[in-house]
Amino acid sequence: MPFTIATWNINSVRLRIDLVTRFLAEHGPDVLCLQETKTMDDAFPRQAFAAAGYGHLAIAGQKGYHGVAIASRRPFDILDRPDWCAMGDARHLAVRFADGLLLDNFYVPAGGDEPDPARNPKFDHKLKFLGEMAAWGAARRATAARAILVGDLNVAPLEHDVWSHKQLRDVVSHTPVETDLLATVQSAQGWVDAMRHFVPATEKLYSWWSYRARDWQAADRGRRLDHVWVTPALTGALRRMTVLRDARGWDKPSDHVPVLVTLDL
DNA sequence: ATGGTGGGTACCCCA
Repeated sequence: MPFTIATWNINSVRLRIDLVTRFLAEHGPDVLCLQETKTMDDAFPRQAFAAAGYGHLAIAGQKGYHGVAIASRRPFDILDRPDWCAMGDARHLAVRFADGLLLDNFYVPAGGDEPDPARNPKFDHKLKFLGEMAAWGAARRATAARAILVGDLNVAPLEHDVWSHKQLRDVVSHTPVETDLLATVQSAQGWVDAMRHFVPATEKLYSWWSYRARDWQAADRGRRLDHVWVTPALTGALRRMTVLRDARGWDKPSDHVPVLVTLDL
């Protein structure tokens, strides 16, 4: 049975609820994982999701910043909403579907501008967060043969996950310390990069384009900050992957676009 | 080399 999962950093779910419902109507994923909802739980637009057929919701919001949510056509149990780095941030939800499939939705700290943990506390936080993820991954491995991890991981790990490997080597999101750490997180639990399963590492692949470009499309200076990982037991079930680049050109867009992966489960 | 554009919130944080 086909199962489509989507991940999207929405940059305010309230402001862009019409883009969300358009996306759900046009692409109809089974599950949509959102990051940067920027909305308290009591102000989350539940009704719009229910009306679109997504009556099962997991919400972890906070005032003004961060926030993740999972909207699903299928029921699930909420497993966990961890407090990473003891910051009190809403950055992760873990759920389990009836067939035992685990799903993690992450929003990793962006890390500020300066890639020096001694001078920039936000970068220090990002490195500590990724370090905790690696330790968590190792512990998780034994319990979850079938699992999917998605989210805005705020790291573009491969050379062709950025428009210029050379020019972004010292730019937060693509520094060696971050890409090495993300590789450690990935290998700690044996995650498979589902996007790169479909697109060779030699081809450019982005999911984010800055708001600050004069013409994002012409410049095409993107980065792949959003990810879909699956456990090895699921690699044989991978069928399709779409980066919905068109969504960057919608009216009042997020700077991230949805990434969809379809598996035959 | 710099500053560019967007969020939320409350006069400044963050991406």
